Amino acid sequence: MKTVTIQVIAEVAKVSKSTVSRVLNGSAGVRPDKRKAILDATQRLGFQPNVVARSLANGRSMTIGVLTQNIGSPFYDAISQGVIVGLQNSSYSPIFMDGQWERTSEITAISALLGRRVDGLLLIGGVLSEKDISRVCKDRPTIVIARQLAKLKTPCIFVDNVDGGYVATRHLIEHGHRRIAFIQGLAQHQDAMDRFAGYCRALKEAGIELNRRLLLDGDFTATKAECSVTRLCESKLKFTAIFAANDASAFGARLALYRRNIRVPDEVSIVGFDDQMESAFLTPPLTTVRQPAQEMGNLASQALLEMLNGKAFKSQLLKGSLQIRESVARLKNRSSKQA
Amino acid sequence: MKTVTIQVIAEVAKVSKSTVSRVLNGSAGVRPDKRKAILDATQRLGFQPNVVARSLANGRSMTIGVLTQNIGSPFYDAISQGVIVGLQNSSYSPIFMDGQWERTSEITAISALLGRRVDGLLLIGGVLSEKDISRVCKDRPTIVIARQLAKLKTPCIFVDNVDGGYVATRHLIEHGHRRIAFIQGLAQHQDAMDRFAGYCRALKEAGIELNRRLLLDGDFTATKAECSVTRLCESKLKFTAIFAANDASAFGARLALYRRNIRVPDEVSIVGFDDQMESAFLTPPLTTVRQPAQEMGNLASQALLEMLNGKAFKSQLLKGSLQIRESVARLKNRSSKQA
DNA sequence: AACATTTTTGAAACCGGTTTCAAGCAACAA
DNA sequence: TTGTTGCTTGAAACCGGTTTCAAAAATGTT
Repeated sequence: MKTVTIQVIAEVAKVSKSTVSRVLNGSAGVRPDKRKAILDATQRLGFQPNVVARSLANGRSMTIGVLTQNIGSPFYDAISQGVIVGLQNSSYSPIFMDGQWERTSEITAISALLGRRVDGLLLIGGVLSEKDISRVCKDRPTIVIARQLAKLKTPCIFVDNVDGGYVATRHLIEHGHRRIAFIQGLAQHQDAMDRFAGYCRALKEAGIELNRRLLLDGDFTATKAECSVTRLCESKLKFTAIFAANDASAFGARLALYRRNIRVPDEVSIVGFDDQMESAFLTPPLTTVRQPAQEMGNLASQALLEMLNGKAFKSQLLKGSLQIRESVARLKNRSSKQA
Repeated sequence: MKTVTIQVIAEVAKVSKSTVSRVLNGSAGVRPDKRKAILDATQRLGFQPNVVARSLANGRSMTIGVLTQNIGSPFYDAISQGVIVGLQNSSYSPIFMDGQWERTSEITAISALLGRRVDGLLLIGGVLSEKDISRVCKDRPTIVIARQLAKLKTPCIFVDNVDGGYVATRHLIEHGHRRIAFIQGLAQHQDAMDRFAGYCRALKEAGIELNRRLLLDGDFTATKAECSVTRLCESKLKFTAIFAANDASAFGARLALYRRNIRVPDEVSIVGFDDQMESAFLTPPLTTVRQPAQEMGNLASQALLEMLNGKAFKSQLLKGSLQIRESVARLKNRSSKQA
């Protein structure tokens, strides 16, 4: 019951293993009768090429290293899913390592991936500097997903968070809102900062002064957002709308308002960011900026495959699209005068 | 700029590559001075062992094959995350392939994994028969997650869906409900059938006759559930509670009720199944049966590692725990009489 | 000092493929 | 018929490690 190698096939088909290799890879012509004998043998013995040996021989492991971030966020999960799907019909398989949003962890993870001789790298989010990335990833084809690198030396696929934040906020402004609270994301997180920048830009454009007291603590979790919005309500500070840095925060906000019997959108409007599955089923369905997460993963993996075929790839900036649902209402004139 | 192999290290340290291998693996004693020279060299040259070569040599690829199901469900995503985390501090890495809930796809995926000589397999969900599994996985250590196999020849980790369905339904009954609609899951899906069985058992135990008209079409999506519940409302059929086969369906149900201005839980109570992150932030927070998804993935990967170390593993049946929140209310006596 | 025992070491085989190289062979043109 | 060309083919080297085996060196014993 020994394992079936090309050597075995060779013996059965009465040829050399070189020839077996050739028909299996179609790398050279082989006389039809021998080819048939070989094919028959592989079929009959259920031969399955050893990818490991093959990798060693030709230097290509046929694996893609994926750096994920264990944050249990639907957004990042969807990206991973997209990567898996995108690689599905290629002969490459993804191998995952967690970076934990932490520099040394990420470097360790990437090194491990490199030790496995992955042919390319997909970095989902993370905190590595551009210098770190180019140093640790060496010359391996790499694409960064859901993150914008300043220099863009390493190709990335990401949505324009500033624009997204701007669009979301402007949507509220267009509905007459001027007292718009912003639930911030994690302080050091670039996405959070960008969305905030978009918020600021929209306010400025509309001539609305930024009110620091309407800037709420947040860390992308619903719990934190709920807490912050509750506090905001207690503060008696007037506000008519909330822009949450992500959908999870919007959920938290919605619950906080529910607890105080504040109606959405009649009394307070909400806009989120991400458009995760559940958002369309919030009550009321959440208006939010859609980030095409799965598509990004898909796109990135496809692009990486092309890079492996020698094609160049340039960074892609995607625009988030506003999904208008029912969590935003036109402001009643009652409070529209008091800017 | 050639790659650093143990051969290079050997030359630099003036020893044979056998010796280098020995200190790197600690597989045999080496004279301290030589050991130091070798260690220095590896350090200085930044040597990183080629996992592929190592795998070929000793027959262990240090990878775990994970069969996932691309259904974009938070539940399955969480399991995958759990697997990644569980393998984090081992020297094994997970390699993912999608099965698409489809027999031939799953078999293809597993074969591909086997071609990569994975040391063990983790099968998340899926539709493969026990015979299929043992045939295709050969003798490789395998654990099935989130699925109960009848014979239990292959070890599995799963929650007791019948019990979960029973607990959920009984909770509603204990609150005085007797007209309890059930949003079914995918027809051919075992989990769905089991939860339904639990529902039936609870009804029977309480002497409530099963009303087929209260069995709603469902496929585990919120959309379908919303549609079914809407239809139920239109049918004028009386019901005071809904047990949804999963949380997504509960979301759909909740939205359908919201649209018709039916208050939850005052007029209709809802219980879900899964306890995904967002459920605690539904308005009102959803009472649901918690499945410890991430823990299951974690547990399974740890268990698989132990199997690889020769320890035996027996299937684990977990109990879902009812998370009591605010979507269930005691039935007002108004309708409690009409059974 | 001589011998037995244990430890350290390098050469070589091996894992299962791919690829180079040159030889073998058939077909073709002169 | 002979020389040239082109296609098939097998032997051998190679990828980068691990492991066996026997020789060499170190250590212990008498």
